[in-house]
Amino acid sequence: MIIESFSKVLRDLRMKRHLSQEKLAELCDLDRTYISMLERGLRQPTITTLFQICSALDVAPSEFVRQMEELI
Amino acid sequence: MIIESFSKVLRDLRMKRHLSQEKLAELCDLDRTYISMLERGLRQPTITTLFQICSALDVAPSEFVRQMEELI
DNA sequence: ATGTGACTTATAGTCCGTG
DNA sequence: ACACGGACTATAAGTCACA
Repeated sequence: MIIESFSKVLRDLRMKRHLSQEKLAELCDLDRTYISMLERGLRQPTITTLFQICSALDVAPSEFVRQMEELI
Repeated sequence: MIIESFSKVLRDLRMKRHLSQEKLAELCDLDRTYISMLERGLRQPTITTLFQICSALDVAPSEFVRQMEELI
């Protein structure tokens, strides 16, 4: 599932960067609880949100999506 | 702008595949008018929709996004 | 530091049409 | 084939209190 793979890659990359959900939320100007929902697969982002998050994670959106593809 | 780059890549790839908006809509099980809105930058897709469209266009989502990055 | 439920507003996405 | 509109339903955006 696409939403599932997104949530896994998100959590994985955030962890690798040793960021809390709170810190990441602050970096990409989103709500802490929204990040939580994304990681639990309860929301799926629009592409704008995807790009925003990738910028905060310092990863190219295309690379993020490439990692998603590996999980599908 | 992210939405703008999405719409450009979408139209570009659809044209290269010689698909009408109607045909593409049918292939990815979306509405004809919605494809039109996406190409005019009036809507932005969720990631699920992005993957759906990429599947119909026979392009990897990561490649689609890579082409978006070139325009930003 | 995070999960969760409930909530409101905005927008994703459909379906009817027109020129 | 496509732009464009109105009206609709489903779901994302964004926030809050509490565990």
